[in-house]
Amino acid sequence: MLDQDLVSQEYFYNFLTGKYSIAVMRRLQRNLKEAGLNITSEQWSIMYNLWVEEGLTQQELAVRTFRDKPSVTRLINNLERVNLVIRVNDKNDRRSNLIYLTKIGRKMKDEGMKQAKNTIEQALGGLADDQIALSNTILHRVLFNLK
Amino acid sequence: MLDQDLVSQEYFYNFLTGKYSIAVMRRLQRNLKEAGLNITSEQWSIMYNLWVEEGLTQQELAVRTFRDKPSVTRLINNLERVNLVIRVNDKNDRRSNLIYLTKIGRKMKDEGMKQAKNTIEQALGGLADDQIALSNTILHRVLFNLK
DNA sequence: TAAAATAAGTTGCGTAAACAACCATAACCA
DNA sequence: TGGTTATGGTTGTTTACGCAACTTATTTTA
Repeated sequence: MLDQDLVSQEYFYNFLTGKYSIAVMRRLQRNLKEAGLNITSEQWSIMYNLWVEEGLTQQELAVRTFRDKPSVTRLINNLERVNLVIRVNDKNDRRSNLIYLTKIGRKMKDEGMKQAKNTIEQALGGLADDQIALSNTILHRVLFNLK
Repeated sequence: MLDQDLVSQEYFYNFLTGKYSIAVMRRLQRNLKEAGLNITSEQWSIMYNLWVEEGLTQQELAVRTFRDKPSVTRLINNLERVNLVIRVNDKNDRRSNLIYLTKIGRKMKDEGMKQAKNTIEQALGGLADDQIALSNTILHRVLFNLK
């Protein structure tokens, strides 16, 4: 059981409202746009995972981004339409699509990661390194608790 | 300038993808539903602010929830349609609508806050009080930085 | 005090979300 | 091996978001 006073603090309720993630994702969006990258922050989250590892299934992308399957289907639809990724039907399991980057998609990696790093630095500016490190622990735990 | 290693950690990029807020808001949504409250987590964020203080303008609600004006317009539309809030045109400034809770909306407060508290406790379970307190600092700073 | 600037709210458009229902393929197992 | 179950993906519906353009009302200022 958590301390009553801590839980009743206003900012926790603001966390439930999505206030912080709205702020961060809006900034990412803006930074991407200013850098000439014409993708949404949600599309970025798919691209990021493919920059880390190509050939993921939609199911795997859903797990890694914490989105549901229909959301991933439509994000891939939109990314495919603008020629950033392609679906390749898996020969070994014909239910699955393996998602690969196109040349254009791969070329986008450097600038895409740069703007992500930019956004993080803007968000965390003024915080001490040990504070930042601790937030690692906290967010990990939150995800573990809610999974 | 932030420490290179910290910034390059995977979990920071996951923060940009909205992973954590998706997890939290999904859990809030589920808790509300299980408690018989038929509102979305976004609608909850408006209700929460009205439970704290009634008679806010849409503009003020936009600031407090970090959403844009059109989003608030439509959230209020939907909440008004199910009789949880009403718009009252401000006599002193006819541009503004003052948003008030209906009786039903007011009656929802106890259960709505209970489920929010529930969600927070589920999310933060297993974390030490001082860790929780520090996350206060961090999130405050993030919001300040991005405002 | 009239014209310009600002502020509050709405509408249009494209994108994204959750949930449920659905189809196709693969795995299980009796 | 044939029927059941599980898995990967898609489609439909309602709700929500971001941005830009717009209307109406208020404030500024020249």
